Amino acid sequence: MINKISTEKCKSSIKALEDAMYVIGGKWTLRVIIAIKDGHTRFNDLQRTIDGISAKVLSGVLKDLEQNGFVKRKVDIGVPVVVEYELLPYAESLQDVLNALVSWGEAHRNKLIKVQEMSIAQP
Amino acid sequence: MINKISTEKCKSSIKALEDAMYVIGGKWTLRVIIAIKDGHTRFNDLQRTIDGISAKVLSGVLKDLEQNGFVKRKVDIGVPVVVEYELLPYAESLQDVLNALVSWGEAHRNKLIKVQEMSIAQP
DNA sequence: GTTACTACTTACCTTATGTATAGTAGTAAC
DNA sequence: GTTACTACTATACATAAGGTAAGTAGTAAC
Repeated sequence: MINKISTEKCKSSIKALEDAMYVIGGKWTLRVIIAIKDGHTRFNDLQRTIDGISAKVLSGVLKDLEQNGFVKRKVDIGVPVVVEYELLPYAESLQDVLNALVSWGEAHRNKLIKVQEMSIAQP
Repeated sequence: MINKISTEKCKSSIKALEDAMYVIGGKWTLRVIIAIKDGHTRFNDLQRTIDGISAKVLSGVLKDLEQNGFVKRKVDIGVPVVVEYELLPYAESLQDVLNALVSWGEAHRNKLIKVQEMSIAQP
């Protein structure tokens, strides 16, 4: 028997999750944030660091990140023009999410490797 | 100047993130887990709780969750046949991820509402 | 004069994901 | 006899995200 209170709480959790995933659930969004955090601030540098991302997609992700207040686009007029992307303080609010996802991802990968080893040892 | 160590660490973080998002980054995956956690164990109950999910998608998500060891499918033969989905212990390892995402989603929503209020107050 | 660097943009194509609608089968209430 | 419940499955269609490849513009090295 499900009571109404738990269901309401459940629905609001699901809504919050939706909001989060809408903003940071894209295939590349968090990868770009991690790379910028690591010190890769320029476009081509980011593209080289993030395996498999195309210029088009990177450009789109950076625009979204700017709109959502995670990143600032800084243009240094010179020869050649250099554009730098800086993380804004709001990006730090994602730290818990990033830590949780990265460490869960590592643990999950280790689990898969163990399962694989066991199936090789005892086929 | 980026040193090699930080870049390697960055790439491995990105890989871990990829692994995590591959398993739980689907649009509905975590929503279904939250709903089961909340006590909604039957198919139609889940479909009613998770707004907008179709039977086809729910069916597919439940199969994935079963394959990944998050959920157990329990069939009670009776009239009518009742199928119950139970969370397995491995699903608990997602607790940190869920907490982080839900609380970030709530905070983000509150931030958006504040920004909206300010733009109405001072147009 | 051809290649490479800076940082992208544009157009097109593919694929994954999701949506909508209907159908299956057995039972039972109205 | 029609509706509703159980839990799905099947089919067809729509959309949106992402992938591919080429182009732009200015400079500079070879």
